[in-house]
Amino acid sequence: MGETSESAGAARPWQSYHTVYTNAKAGMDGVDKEKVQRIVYEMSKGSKYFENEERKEAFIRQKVENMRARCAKLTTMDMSHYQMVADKRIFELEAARDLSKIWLHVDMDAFYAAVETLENPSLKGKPMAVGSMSMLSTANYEARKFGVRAAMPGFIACKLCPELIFVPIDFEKYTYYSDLTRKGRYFIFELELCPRFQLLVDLIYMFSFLVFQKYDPNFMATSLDEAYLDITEVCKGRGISSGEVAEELRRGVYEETGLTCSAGVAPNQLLAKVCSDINKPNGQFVLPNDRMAVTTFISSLPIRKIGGIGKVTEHILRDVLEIHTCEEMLQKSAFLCALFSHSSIDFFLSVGLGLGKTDSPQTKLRKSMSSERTFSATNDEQFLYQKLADTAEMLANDMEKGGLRGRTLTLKLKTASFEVRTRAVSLQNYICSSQDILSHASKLLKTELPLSLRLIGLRMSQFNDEKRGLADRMQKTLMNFFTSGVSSEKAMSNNNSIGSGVDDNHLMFDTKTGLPVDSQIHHLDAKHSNDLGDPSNSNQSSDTEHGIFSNDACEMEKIHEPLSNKSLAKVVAPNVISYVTQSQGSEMVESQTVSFFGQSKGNNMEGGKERVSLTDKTILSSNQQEQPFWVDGYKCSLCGVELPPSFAEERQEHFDYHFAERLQKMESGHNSRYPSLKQRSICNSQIAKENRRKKLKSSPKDGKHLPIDLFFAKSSQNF
DNA sequence: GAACGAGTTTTTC
DNA sequence: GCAGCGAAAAACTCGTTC
Repeated sequence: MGETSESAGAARPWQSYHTVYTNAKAGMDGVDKEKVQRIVYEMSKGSKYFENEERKEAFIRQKVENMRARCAKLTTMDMSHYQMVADKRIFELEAARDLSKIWLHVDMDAFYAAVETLENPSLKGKPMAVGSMSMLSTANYEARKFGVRAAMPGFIACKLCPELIFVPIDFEKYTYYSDLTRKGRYFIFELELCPRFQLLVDLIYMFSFLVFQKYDPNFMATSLDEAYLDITEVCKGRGISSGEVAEELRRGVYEETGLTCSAGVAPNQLLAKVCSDINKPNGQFVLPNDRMAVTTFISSLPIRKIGGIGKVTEHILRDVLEIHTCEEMLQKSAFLCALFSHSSIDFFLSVGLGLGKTDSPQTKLRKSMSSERTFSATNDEQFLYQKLADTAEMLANDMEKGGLRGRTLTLKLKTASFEVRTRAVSLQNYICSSQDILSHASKLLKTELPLSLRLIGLRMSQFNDEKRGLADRMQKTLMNFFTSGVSSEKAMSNNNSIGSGVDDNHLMFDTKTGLPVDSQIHHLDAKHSNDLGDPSNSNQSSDTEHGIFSNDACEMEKIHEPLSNKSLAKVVAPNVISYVTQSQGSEMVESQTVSFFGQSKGNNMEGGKERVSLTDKTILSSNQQEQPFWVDGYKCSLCGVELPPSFAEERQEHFDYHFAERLQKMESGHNSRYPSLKQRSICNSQIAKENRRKKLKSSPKDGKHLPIDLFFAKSSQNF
């Protein structure tokens, strides 16, 4: 038997050559896997890449051998000990099983390819891939029938499918469509119709239109085309099944974008993701919140289907312990405990039990940020230093956008033979400028040269503020909000919105109000400043003593010049923004409220001005109470954290944190008010809808879309 | 043994 | 006709220091 397979292996060497793209993906069921493997092998063998892959493969084989040897040495006593450890852990994990939540995972179908087809209907029905000759980002389902898939080099894809059409990648376009799925086209049009300085108003307004947010205000977008939603409350509140919610959401996405998506519903995130892949494309799969159903589902599920188990882990588990399905994780639990680390054991046993995250999204802290570029291998040092400088510049730009500063810099190098090296340095100070990054990176590179390289990368980690992550997440959401306005302009360039021509979406937060202050506002201000004050007056003071005015707040001031020098925009209620002026050393404030669902919506910023006391709850809602300020100049009024005025940056970050917290609360609050907000917004969106129809009519995107329900028959067969 | 730093590996899209 | 295989993030491992 072994001899037969060995001789077969010698006759068909490609069978042992595995790459990421020889693994099956959705839409590749009927593919002749052996043919694909053979072509991939034939086109790769002999190359430097291939040799490196073989080295890696040999290393993994060695690892497998070592682990097998360790298993062989385990005594009966060892095994009995590890079985006890495993059983205890399984019991603990089982006890913590939570079947109370209903999670939905949405995954757009061949997202980039679908967007390109929507923009260019002539691609429909033809095999196409997004990417270049060197690498593909994705392929449509027609191309997948030939074995073409994401992460495959274009030249191999060409061989597999000679008629393959290549479309260059366009992230800006995909971001625009991604925003539509999350926010809804209505919102985009509302945004376009609105003058730029009403962005703050729209910030609230948009909440009622978010497609995903309608179902879960705290939904987690894990990439441009994927998101997790906790639909427990929606199901309970509306008395409908999770499957119905999934259908409705998918229909909503389709109506908004013309793109199809697949959904998976399960008691936890891990299983929901697995489920969304089952009836791809354009389908859904519901796994009931029932322990028996979960166990049955898991029993035959291949481990590779689980997110987090890739080529290597699958290889190790299969070849060392003969684990192929999730259920077998439990059967081999003692061996797992003998061979792996605590965190790995927990993960594997959880997989075996069908457990996954069930909690609402926690703050996702970014731990690192990096930039890297591949080029033709060279040992030309001048060229390499130039590449390093370019990479430092790119990373510094990203760091600046994210408001991040780090103190560990890692240089990544890939040699001409594909060997990867990293060299790191931890610094005394936090840095983010391209000069600083380049200065330290150059030292790291210098010690490695001379060397023939094909890739240089830089990574920053050890950020100065862990809390930045929360603000970061919220900032990203807000960034998307503003960016979508701009990208929608680009995508539909026929509009005459005031903000057209704005090319900088830099978004900052007012340290006092915590509200975003968009540089677009500044542009607007400069362009239309006749009645808004002198745009050249940029010499604004910064009141760090009270932790109050950043330059950005000053930009805001300029817009509301008629109010005062220190007016601040503040969300008072879902439909009201209050522009508040605070006199230093006084509790008196001036405020101007603008109702935007009612008669005051629009450009009219000339609303009534009134003087109120900070204690006047009839005008300033409870949100006002949550505005942080520095008690005695150094203590946060909300949490008591003490930060002296000299800690300007930390104060900024602290406000970002509270702002993010507050926004989350607001979002939740708005969701519960959704129906009434929706009703009120209908009037306002009528014009937008009309315009939208007009635009779509002349747009190639207005292709013929089959009703999405036609596709549901497939998923109704599930379970 | 906890914390940290450096380097490597793995996964994902 | 020929050569040609990415980018980003995080987890993991191992060594050192206190």
